[in-house]
Amino acid sequence: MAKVDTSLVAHLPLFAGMTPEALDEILREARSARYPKNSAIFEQGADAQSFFLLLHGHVRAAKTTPTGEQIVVRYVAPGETFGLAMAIGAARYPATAIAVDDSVVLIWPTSAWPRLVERFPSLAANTLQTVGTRLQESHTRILEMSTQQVEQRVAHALLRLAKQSGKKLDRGIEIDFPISRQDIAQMTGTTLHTVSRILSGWESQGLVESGRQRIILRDPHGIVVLAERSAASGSA
Amino acid sequence: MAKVDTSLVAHLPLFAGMTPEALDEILREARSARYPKNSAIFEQGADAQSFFLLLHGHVRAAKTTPTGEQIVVRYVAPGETFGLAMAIGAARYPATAIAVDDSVVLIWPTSAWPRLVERFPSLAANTLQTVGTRLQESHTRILEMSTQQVEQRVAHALLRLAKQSGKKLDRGIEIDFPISRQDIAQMTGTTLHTVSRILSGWESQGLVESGRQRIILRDPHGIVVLAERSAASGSA
DNA sequence: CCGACAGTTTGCGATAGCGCAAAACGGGAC
DNA sequence: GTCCCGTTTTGCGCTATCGCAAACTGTCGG
Repeated sequence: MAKVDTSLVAHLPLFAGMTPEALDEILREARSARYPKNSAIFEQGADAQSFFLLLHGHVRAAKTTPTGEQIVVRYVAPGETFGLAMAIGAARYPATAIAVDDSVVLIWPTSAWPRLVERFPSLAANTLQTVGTRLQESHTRILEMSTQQVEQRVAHALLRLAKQSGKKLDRGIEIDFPISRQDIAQMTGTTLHTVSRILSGWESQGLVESGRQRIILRDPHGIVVLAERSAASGSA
Repeated sequence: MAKVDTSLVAHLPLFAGMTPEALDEILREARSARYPKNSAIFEQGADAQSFFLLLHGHVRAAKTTPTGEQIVVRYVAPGETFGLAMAIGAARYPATAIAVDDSVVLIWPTSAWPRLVERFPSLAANTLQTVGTRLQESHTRILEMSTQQVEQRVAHALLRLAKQSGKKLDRGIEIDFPISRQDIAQMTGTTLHTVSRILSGWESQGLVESGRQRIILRDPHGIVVLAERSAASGSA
């Protein structure tokens, strides 16, 4: 098993407050793997045999209803963990994880978790922290879905993506992984048609530049304004 | 400070896997308090000075937007913790907690958390578990809001409340704390008007019996059917 | 260089649910 | 017993957004 370079991950919140030796010991239990673009890392409902830390690339976590509708739970950025079903006491993955770009991950067997936590209690504390943060974000999302209209929700979603995974260009901020209208719709509780209409509108106002699975915020501030107005007039 | 009877709380998931001595030591750090119906336990945005365990009563956690709209994050049932801002690394409460019935809580100072976690690591593990479960529930709620219509969402919400805090009556299952149309609207992302219309409809079909801040599910199974149909005809 | 296809755009009804307004109701306080 | 106030009910028009359908376009494979 290839040795993982500790220096690459030592600064991650997950490992906060750990000695190099502890970190080393934890990493020794992991293996790494590469998932090509558009491949599934795990499927909703499957046995949660592993948990993951994303090193490179981007991963989409999506939840599917019995009737086949999907929502995007979140996009995982490098340095974040995912597939932590066991931490919450679930035997099966509650969502599907797909690599949206060629991605590299560290993989631990779920079975190692109890031992690791016992040996390194701060692992549980750190994980609690991240899960708690996600819970808050979740609540914020519910609040938005309950109180804002679609255009504002899309604006917020894009701003969050830009903050999380934005690449600074001179023309604006580009979301640096492939994302479709459909994906955005599934993040905001609407349809790809509506998202398309909204982006078209923004494009003609010079707020964004968007193409096939690619979005550049040309005027982030303008979008912030859109996101924050509570209930105003329509678009041009 | 009144001594808390350990036997009352020993079985709670929060304290799973703890020795009586550990439990005792943890409880020694808590004080208890009583909040009358409709009083605030803490306000959104306030310094998170304490965290809580509900012993008796019911508490509503609600989040407010800058513009004043509210959503109900959850209803806390006896035995559950709330106000765990520190566990997720937040200095301020992200929501407001209101006692919807006369309630009794245990209160720990937030400052005690790091010490307790260090001394009793399973506290972190157990909390991680509950926070993780809440995260999942949150995702389920987002999924519902994205894919279902209002009537189904209300059906699901009531079924959940009934499961969590339902009192079995011969006429059906009563949600055993005061809850208004407005509250249900804020749980499901709709308006009190729409909730009222839906409940009126159900009442005339004999599915529920509802009054002022009081709801009885007379035909839980009928409501399950409503909740599960993916997209069908209207009501009578 | 060309075809095929996935992703996108756009038009055009249809409608679920909102928002406002007003009336009805029920329970408690005195 | 009566008054008052918070809650609930209901009517009615409005519109944001969906849903379907069709046309369009950029990309990739060959």
